[in-house]
Order: sequence, then structure tokens, then C-alpha cells
Amino acid sequence: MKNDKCLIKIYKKLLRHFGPQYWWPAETPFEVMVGAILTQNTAWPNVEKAIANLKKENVLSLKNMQRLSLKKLARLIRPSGFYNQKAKKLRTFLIFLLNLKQGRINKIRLIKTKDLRKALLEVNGIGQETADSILLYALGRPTFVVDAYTKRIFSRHGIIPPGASYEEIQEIFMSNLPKKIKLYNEYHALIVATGKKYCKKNVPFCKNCPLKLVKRIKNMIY
DNA sequence: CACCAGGCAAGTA
DNA sequence: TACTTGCATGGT
Repeated sequence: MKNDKCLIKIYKKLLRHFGPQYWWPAETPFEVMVGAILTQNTAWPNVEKAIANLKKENVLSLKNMQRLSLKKLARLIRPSGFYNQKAKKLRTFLIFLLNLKQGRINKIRLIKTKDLRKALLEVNGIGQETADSILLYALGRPTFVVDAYTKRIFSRHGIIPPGASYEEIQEIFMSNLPKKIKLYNEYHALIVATGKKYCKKNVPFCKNCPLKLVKRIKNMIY
């Protein structure tokens, strides 16, 4: 079976199992972006606490968050861990957003995804996964998000090489799936659902995993 | 108690 | 290029 069929088959299986996820869990694009930074190497429930603090202080917006001192920002996001680092990252990112809006092209819509991604990656604190999460879930661009679960699940099933880089994995998904925002959105969300429930780090396999019956594929095209 | 979480950057070899 | 380390809270 070729990769494209295989990846679609897995997607359908997960969708049947979990149902649609309707990601990202946030009320505004700005909240998505903040969440994407706060969730770096952090369990989501801890991010929710930080977000709740920001909402309570009414600073979950570009204008209001910008007014916060670094110290207060750090205090509010404390539950998400790495709070000193993340407070700086958020600040840097706010400046980036402002520049983007004040720039000659003040309509972000008009910037090509590729250029936007490159610009995001130049921001200190924004790596590939965070950039792609922002592009896909906040800005609605067709970019596949690769995270720790994606690597673990798909390498365990022999669909990607264990040591594959971010770009290599992303390329496997993007070149074998239709370039649809909705599909990329749901697929990544389903991967996270699967990882949380069935693909833990110290448990080699789970008998109830919906992917258990997907046949191992030979002659995979990496 | 130990280990992990929806990473990233900077340093080293 | 390919490791290693610091960052840090909260859940299991």
C-alpha cells in the first residue's frame, strides 16, 4: 500500500474512533498563538491554567498583554512552566505581531504561507512546531503540524523512520495527503488524541489502540 | 518517589 | 551536522 492510501486510511480510522476534534481549543486566533507558545514541552492542563489567569486579568489580547510588565506576565503564566523563558518569548512574539501589522503589508492574509513561516521561524522562541501550529490553527494555512506524538506513533508503526527530522516527517504527510486545511487540522488533533490515550512513552503498545489493526506496509515510500 | 508533558535555543564536538 | 543541557510547573 502506498503512503497516501495508508495515511488516509489511518486518518479515517482515527476519525471513526474519536470523532471530530474541532481544534484548536481557543476562542480567538490570539489565544491560539499564546497557547502554542505556552504548551511548549508542557502538558495542556497546565497551559489552561495559565490561559485562565490571562483571561481573568483581561490581558489575552495583543494590546493588553503588551502593557504587562515582564514580571507580571511571568507570574500569570506560571502554571505552564518555564515561565521566565515563556514570558520573554511572548513579549518577543507580541513585537513581531505589531511589526507585522504596522508593516507596509498590513494584511497578513496577503502574505504567502511560505514567507510567513520563514518570518515566524526567525522569531526567538518560535520553532517549527509552534510556527506550524500558529499557521494552521490561528491563521488557517495548510501546514501540517508535527509533534512528539506524531513522531512516536508513526515511527512505532513503521511509517516513518525513527530518526526522521521534522521536515522529513512533514514532507511525508504533506506530499501524501490532499492539501486541505480541515484535513490537516483534524488529523493533527486526532494524532494528539491517540497519543494521549494510547501511545505513551513507556508503554510499547496498547491493545485497545485503534491503529492496531492497520496492516504494516511494505515498500513504504519515505 | 520518578518520570513525563502538544519545544526551543545555545553550547559543544 | 548531531548530540547535550537549561528551562520549571503540575499530573500520574
